[in-house]
Amino acid sequence: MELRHLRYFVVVAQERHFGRAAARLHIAQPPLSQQIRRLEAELGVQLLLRTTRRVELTAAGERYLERAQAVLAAVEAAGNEAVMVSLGDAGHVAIGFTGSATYEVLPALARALRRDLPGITLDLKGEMLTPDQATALLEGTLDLGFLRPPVRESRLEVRVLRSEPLIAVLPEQHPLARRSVLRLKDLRDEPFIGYPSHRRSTVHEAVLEACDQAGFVPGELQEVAETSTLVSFVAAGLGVALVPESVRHLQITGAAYRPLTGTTRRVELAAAMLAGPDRPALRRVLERAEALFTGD
Amino acid sequence: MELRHLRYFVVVAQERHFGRAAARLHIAQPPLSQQIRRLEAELGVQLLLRTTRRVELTAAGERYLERAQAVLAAVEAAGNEAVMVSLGDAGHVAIGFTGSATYEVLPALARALRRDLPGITLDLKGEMLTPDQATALLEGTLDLGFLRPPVRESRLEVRVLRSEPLIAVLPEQHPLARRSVLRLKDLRDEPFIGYPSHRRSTVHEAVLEACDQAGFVPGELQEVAETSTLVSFVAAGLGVALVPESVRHLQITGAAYRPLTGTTRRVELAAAMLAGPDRPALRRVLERAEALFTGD
DNA sequence: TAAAAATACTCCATAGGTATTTTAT
DNA sequence: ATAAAATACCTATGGAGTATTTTTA
Repeated sequence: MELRHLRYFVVVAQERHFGRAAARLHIAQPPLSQQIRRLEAELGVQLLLRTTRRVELTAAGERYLERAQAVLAAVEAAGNEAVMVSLGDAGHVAIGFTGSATYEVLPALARALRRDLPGITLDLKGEMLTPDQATALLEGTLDLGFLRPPVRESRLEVRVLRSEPLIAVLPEQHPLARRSVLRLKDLRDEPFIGYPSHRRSTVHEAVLEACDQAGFVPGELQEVAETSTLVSFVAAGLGVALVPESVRHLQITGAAYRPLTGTTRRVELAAAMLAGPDRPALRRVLERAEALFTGD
Repeated sequence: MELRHLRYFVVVAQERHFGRAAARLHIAQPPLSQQIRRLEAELGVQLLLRTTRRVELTAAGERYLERAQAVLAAVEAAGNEAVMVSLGDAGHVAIGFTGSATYEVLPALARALRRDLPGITLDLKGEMLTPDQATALLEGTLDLGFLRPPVRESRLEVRVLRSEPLIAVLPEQHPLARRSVLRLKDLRDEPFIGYPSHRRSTVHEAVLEACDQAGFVPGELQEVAETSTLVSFVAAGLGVALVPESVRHLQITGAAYRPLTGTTRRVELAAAMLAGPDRPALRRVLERAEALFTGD
């Protein structure tokens, strides 16, 4: 059976007249009759009741008409969708991100995409550290990662979106919170809260470097896995922390953010994907992300 | 475009190899390559990435594969369903019924159909009087009616399913309710509750005839539209009523049913449909109903 | 008897086959 | 060097056209 049979049947069912249907299909009446008969023979079901005066649908024909129309519409839609996918106007992108991307970059991107590319759906795979994202990207589990360079993996295409300074988070009640700007070395005797050191966290290393630059090594390092936990711990008065500036957008009662002097260390946020041409939706998302974040 | 293109594409996508796909399709490799290229040209989208070493799907191809498989399955299903409909194993039947069919005939039929013909769905159009059902059947609003003969409409095919005596309903507290069997003439001075007389209700006429046979005319006739209302009114002590025996299955606290002597008047329950051959599901439902109800 | 579907046949477009070339690893 | 897809060309199936017959309201 072929789509031709469905197309012909639908028109005959609509016109209830072989002659008119044939005219609409730009073919002669006899071949139309033949094709319909062939369809009925193949299905083993009579779809039409014909007399020379009128053509009617059988109950089976009635149902088959609905189905046939649905199939033809689906074929059409499939073609259109394929074009959309090839242009990057439709598709699915699995995204991984570091904790600090959660609070500004992702929401802004999701909003922009919903507005400009509504055919693209995002699958947010959740907070993942840079090396885990690199692995997932290579495996194909992830299409796009928002991570913190450096990435030691040449097969990945990495584009830096922005560079941000580190800022301090400290309890609102803390005496140092009264100042609007802090010198990093003022924090030298505070207990620190940070990301796990055994996983290779870029921010963790940046924090150590910054402290080194300010002439001290942070003591009493409490380690937490997620950014929201980290800020909550600070709010609870368990210590202070250094985080990338964009974490500011995570407002938690009892925690105060303050700019820092005394270190030039910055951290970069980058988008990474597997090199290779055929991911149009992914390209579009990446383009949109670059436009959004490298612009300012 | 034709289903052939979809079928070929699906196999190539599965095999990721034109040669093997061609073998599975029992055609040679060159025409297969041609058909796939034609498909891509018609869609305006590249679906496959071919090198001489391997065939891969593009993102658009990936999506098109899913859609194509769905379409092919739908075409298959449409054919099967058409056969089912033609055999009466699938379909839809709109059913009308009189109040007194609601409490025994319909539930039993619905149960039997669910078990034996699960492909058939019933659309229960609700309680309708016999003449309204006849009109609806002729209009095509209804496929099958459970009604009380006579039906004065020759285009309808009517089959009597059962004949039942009239029984009395009276308030449980009523002195006559103490007897297990009533003589109809004992009810001569009671207020009666019955179906509307202005609509041509068969039961209404049967009640009048029965009373006539017992030598009286019921006085103080309170009219209600639905059987459940009627029995509730009786339960509330507003009067007595005569109803077909099967209404017994409608148990309402405060109402008692009692067999009657003193009249031979019975009422029939029949199934009615528009004569004409092509309603297989309807035929099957009717057959099932006859087997269920004329058997006992 | 007239309108419309079915039948009989003819033709040609194109799906499919065969032989060969091109290409990428 | 080789496996596999693409190209070139040929064949033949079957879709579509024309002429005619059959059917039924």
